[in-house]
Amino acid sequence: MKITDNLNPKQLEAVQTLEGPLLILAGAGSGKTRVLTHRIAYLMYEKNVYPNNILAITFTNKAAKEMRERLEKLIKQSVDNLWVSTFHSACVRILRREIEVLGYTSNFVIYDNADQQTLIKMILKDMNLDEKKYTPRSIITQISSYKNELKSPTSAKKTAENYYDEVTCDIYEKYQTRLKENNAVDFDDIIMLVVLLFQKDKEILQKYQERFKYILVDEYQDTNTCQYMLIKLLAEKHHNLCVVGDDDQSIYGWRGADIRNILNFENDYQNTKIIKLEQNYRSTQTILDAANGVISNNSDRKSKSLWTDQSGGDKVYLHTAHDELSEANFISRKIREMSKENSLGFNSFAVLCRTTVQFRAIEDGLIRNQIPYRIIGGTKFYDRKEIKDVLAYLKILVNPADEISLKRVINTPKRGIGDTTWDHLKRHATNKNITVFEALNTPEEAGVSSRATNPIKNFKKIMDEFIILSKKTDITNLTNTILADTGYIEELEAEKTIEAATRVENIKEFLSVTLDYDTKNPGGDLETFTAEISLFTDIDNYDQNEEAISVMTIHAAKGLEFPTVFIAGLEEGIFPHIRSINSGNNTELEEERRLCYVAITRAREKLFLTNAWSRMIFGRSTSNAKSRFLDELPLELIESEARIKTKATFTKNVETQIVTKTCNSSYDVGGKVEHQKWGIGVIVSVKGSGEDAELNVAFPDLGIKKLIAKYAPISII
DNA sequence: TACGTTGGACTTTTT
DNA sequence: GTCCAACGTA
Repeated sequence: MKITDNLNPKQLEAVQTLEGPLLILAGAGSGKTRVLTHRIAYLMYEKNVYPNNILAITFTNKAAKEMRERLEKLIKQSVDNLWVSTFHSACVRILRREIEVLGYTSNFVIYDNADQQTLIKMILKDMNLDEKKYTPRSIITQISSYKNELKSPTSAKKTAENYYDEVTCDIYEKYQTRLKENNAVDFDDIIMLVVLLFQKDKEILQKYQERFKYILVDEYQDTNTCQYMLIKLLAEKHHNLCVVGDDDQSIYGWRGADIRNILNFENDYQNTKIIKLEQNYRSTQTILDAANGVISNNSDRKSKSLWTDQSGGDKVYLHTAHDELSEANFISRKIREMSKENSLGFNSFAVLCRTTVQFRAIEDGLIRNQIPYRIIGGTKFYDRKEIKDVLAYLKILVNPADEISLKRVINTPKRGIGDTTWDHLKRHATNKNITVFEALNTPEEAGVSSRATNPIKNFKKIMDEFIILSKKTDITNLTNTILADTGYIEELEAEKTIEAATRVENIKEFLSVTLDYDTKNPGGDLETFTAEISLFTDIDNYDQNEEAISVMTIHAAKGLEFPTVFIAGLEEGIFPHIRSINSGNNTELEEERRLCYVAITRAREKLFLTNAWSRMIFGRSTSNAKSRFLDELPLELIESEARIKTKATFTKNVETQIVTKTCNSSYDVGGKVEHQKWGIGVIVSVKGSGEDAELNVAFPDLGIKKLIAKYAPISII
């Protein structure tokens, strides 16, 4: 069998066009991974390109793993020196070798979101800034987008438009300094630093340019400026760059992904060849029509129309439930019914949600109906407190300069080393220009209370022992020793609560991860292990063959497919998300629409859409209008039970309304407002004032709606 | 220093 | 409804 067998003409062309820039516009389900793997095989076997001259980049480890597996299956052997990896892990590999040029050392650690947050909080405290005004979360987002745009603190400050931005840039500068002092990098640094490295040291750049003669990038529509630049630098020499993507599936704009990277590819690279893959092998015609119906409402797309030879198919089923619990119930019952009738495995079903908060209700319903499920996303395994604690211990052993991890575990389990003591140690370390870890050697000099000196010395002593041990034993043994010698497990077991028992269970699971790593990488080092863990996500572990239904966010579902898909919460405010409606700009709404397109195209045969009349948000019941995306679906594709809005549903709610006192706001009880969609209504209660006011407004025939003055499209009459 | 209580603020999506 | 920071108490 030849490598090029079983490819359609377009796919074949994409596989055989090897020299020069190539843009493959691959619609959902058009055999994109197939093309990429065949292309790599073709390079190796038909053109005798060495595997180490090829670089294939994906966004998730799962995609990388899958690509490698499919390639090895195709060529019936394993390839070692071929780089198939994510942006992040490829860049970590490069940094491990070259980072010293930038003044870090090669044992750097990676800070995740929570670590970033801790560091930002420390800096805010140092700078005497109010956490309420400068929320760590928004600061981090801002810094992240600066980095994604390759802006240094100095260059960012030049574009600052107001005082707040200027302060943010100051924080950014301090943050970057502290990271370097801790010999740590955050997720964005991983890629940005490689770009800076390449720009600084042409020799290093040339080395990698020379090595990677053929570059392939998957999901190109999701690249940000920084990733774009990285690829541009690498491909500058040979121009053999093949990017695959679908502008309709660009859903990471909020993370800095710039859809223009794919839209302008042909202008960026001269003599670009464009190949469109439009035949869909996944879904029925009905599902494709539904998806096209929605996405056609977006402007600024590359024209493309998916087609399939699987005509017809079941209609899209729409169900409106009373609230989120009955929505979950409907989904669960339907799954039970269908799996029984058609003897389908539970892994044929997926429930997709816009946000993770929706998971709780869905989970409830599935448990009540005894349906095996697993949740992908939400609180991640590696985000759990106990796992982060253990990892923090390991990270200090790799890199004792890592202050964030040190602060995390210095008093976990409790040893009587509190915040005051920490402050003393930190001040002393700063004065003497040493790390806090080193300062632990001389607590007396640091001026800590006499009560704390012994605990500090004991702590330092076991940590030093762990460092020695880490050099001569495997990670499982090391972790076990840490858990025992620090008394961590003991403290948990003494608690005798269900919660503590779960934590112990989680730690055991972590130990099975370390064991797996030790077995697969004999003599493997701690640095690599901790870095790999940091870059690992829930979805990477995902096994689609497991007998359970999948509950996940639409973002997590990208790249996956299921025979039956449920999309829950199709309501204005949920999907599209309130923030995109609120932002008032069309860009964000279009991204929501693309998200909807991605969700729909996950389905192979059956698609169910659900929403609810009322839903608990923020601990209070809210009614949302049905999602605008439902109106965009061609009517003839939809099947739904006839449901009439009864007045009873709403009058029942009226009794529970409490009229609060009228504030001096312009919204008064008894007053009238006009709503863009629902017409004129009477205010029955007001809570708060001004734009923050929460109103209950009665609309004729619609009942009482809860509205937030600032978000709702209303005006006072 | 540790711990329990309380009041306030917030919830998009992730490598 | 939940998480976190701040505060007061042991």
